[in-house]
This record gives sequence, C-alpha cells and structure tokens, in this order.
Amino acid sequence: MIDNGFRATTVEAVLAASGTSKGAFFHHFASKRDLADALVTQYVADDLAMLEAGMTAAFEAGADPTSRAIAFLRYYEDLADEIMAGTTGCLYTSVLAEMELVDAATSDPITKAVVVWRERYAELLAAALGDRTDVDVDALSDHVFVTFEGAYLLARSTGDPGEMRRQLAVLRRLVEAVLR
Amino acid sequence: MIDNGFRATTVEAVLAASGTSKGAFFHHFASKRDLADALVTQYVADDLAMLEAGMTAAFEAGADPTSRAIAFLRYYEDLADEIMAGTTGCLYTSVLAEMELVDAATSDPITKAVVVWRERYAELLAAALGDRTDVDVDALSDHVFVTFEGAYLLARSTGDPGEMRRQLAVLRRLVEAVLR
DNA sequence: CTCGTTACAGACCGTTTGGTCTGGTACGAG
DNA sequence: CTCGTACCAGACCAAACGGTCTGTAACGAG
Repeated sequence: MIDNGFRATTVEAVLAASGTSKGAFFHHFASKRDLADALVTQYVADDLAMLEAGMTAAFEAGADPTSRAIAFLRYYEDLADEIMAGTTGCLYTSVLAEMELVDAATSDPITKAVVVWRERYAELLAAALGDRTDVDVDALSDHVFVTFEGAYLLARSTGDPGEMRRQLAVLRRLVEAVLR
Repeated sequence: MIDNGFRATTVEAVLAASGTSKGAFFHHFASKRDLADALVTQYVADDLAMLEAGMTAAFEAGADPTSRAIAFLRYYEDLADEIMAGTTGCLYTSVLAEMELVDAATSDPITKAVVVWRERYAELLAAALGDRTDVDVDALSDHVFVTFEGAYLLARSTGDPGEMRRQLAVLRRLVEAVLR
C-alpha cells in the first residue's frame, strides 16, 4: 500500500516501495500510465476469474436462477471486505474514479478494460438468471458496477470500511425482494 | 466548463475561463482548495434547497408515502440530466470522487459538507416515507447517494450522458417494486 | 487634496515530478 | 577473451503549477 490515487502515487514512491530504481522502472514501463494500464488489466482478469469460479460453483451446486443471481451479488460484498482490508493493492480499487475522472487523457487500454469488464459481468449475470427474463440484465449488472464504485467512495469518505459491504448488501436485498 | 477534475483543473484555467487575474483570485481565495470548499458548500446548499422544495411540493400535493419516496428518487434522475447537460459546473459533480479519492489531504469543510448532506437526505427521505417503517431509511438514502456518484462515473466512462439517468432509474424501479 | 485601504494585474519563484541520459555490470554467444 | 545486448543505477532535466510579490489604480473618509 503506497499511497492513494493515481496522481497522488508518485513514481518515486513506487520505486521506494518496490525497492527498484528509476532506471529499472522505465526500462520495463514506458511511462507511469503504462504501469497503471498493466495493473488494471491484470486486476480485471483476476477479478473476472474469481467471479467466474464463484458462479461455476453456484451452478455445480445446482442452485436455482434466483439463488445464482444472489450469489453473483454476494461475490461483490465479499470482495468489498477484501478491498477495504487492504489485501488488494491501492491502485486496484475504484478504477473508474481513478482513471476516468482524475486523469482527463484516458488511455485506451483502461477504457477498453472497463468495457470488457461490464460485458462479462452482464454475460455472467444473464447466465445466472437463466430463464428469468423479467429482469433487465444489462442495466442490473451495470448497476452493480455503479454501486460498487460509489460504495467504495462512500466508505473512503466516512472512513468506515464496513460501509462498502453495507451498501452492496442494500442492493442485494433490494434485488432479492424483487426476484422473490 | 473548464476542465474535469480538481487536480486537472489548473488555477490558470480557472482564471482564463473567468477572465480574472491571478492577483484577483488569490486576493479572494487563500488557495485553490479554498475555492473548491466554497463551491462544494454552495452546491450542497443549492442542492438541498431544490430537493426540499420538491419534497414540499409532493407533500402539498397530498401524495402518499410511497409516491413521496418515488418523488425523492425522481429528483435525482432529473438532476442527473441537468448535470450531464453541463448546466451545472464541472467542479460540482461527484464531490466524493473528487475530494475523497483524488486528494489525500481532505479538507474539513468538504468532509463535513458530505456528512450534513447525507444527514439531510436521510431526514427528507424519512419524512417522505412517513409511517412506512419497513424500510432502512439511512441505508437507502445513502444508497441513493452512492448510486448517484457511481452513475456519474459510469456515464463519464461510457461517454453516454444518458447512462446516469438510466442507472438512477434502475434504482428507482427496484425501490418501487419493493415499496409497492 | 491626501492618504489609507481594498482590489486587482501579472511577472516571478520554488517545488514537485515524470521522464531522460550517461555510465556501468552481468552474461550468453562466438 | 571479447563483444553485443539486456538490465539496471541514479544524477539530471524541463515543464507544470500553486502560490508570492511588487506595483498600480480606484475610491471612500477626513
């Protein structure tokens, strides 16, 4: 955990934390932004892999569509705890806020990563819901994404790490009530 | 519309857009952050005033608790359009993302403003819901806040201004389904 | 009229920071 | 052994930017 925020995290700080030199860093990365791209790309891949594993488990357990959708939502609640606990790196969280808002010159890799991310989410949720066609899957999966980002910000603002899970739980309960 | 993001918005840009000089600026504001504090404070006040007016209107129209809660949610949908249309200034939107995430050294005025903001939201939503005690008001009002911030980020990421309203509508429909 | 104060204009400065450049070392190929 | 190449260390640089400082004009009070 170096410091928070892309801009607030100086290259020098990364060097100090990783114990490398400037020469080494810029030998492997063309720019600071290049590192961010690599981190985000890897984070997206890891996140999707974990989510997919979770969903596969739900399918194999023979859960019904509604339960599978709930499992989908629960995944984020658990992820929230992990993120707020700091196990996951600081550059990982709230990618949207970081990249889309902070830095005006958004790089293609990250924008594309977000697109892929959302598409896969929608696919997984659609698969989970199966024959339940009474739900706008795309809108709902995006909403999870939105809540995730917003909840992170609120948790940071209040200083209460539990706030993130709580907010995601609110969403889950709403969806639960609607689906049942 | 100068530029996006607190850090990305240079003082020079503000001067150019407002047609003033550096001397004038720093005569009125102690620092760049001071301007942000003032803007946020004013934005919160304006926002709350508008929301209160809307809720008062709903009460005077004799709407039932559920309808009043829906009116509460609809307020944000309309606000979303206004914000994405650019009528409202760029520094106004996504205060949380701006201040809590971007700049590590958060100033007291803004943190406090966010607290007041959320408290008042909760009060207004509680009043709207009236005798309906089957809802966790605090959690729900915070959830609106969360969705608002997250939806803004998504809209910025996708480049589609309509995305913000769409996401807020998803939340409203969920709440609608639960309340009815 | 004058003098103090407020309001402003804009040149200038110090720091921060991403990125470069020079020099050096390990090492595999021939 | 030698030479080319990948890898790395860290001094150095140039641009950006928030903030200061000097100078000046309006202007109300006495």
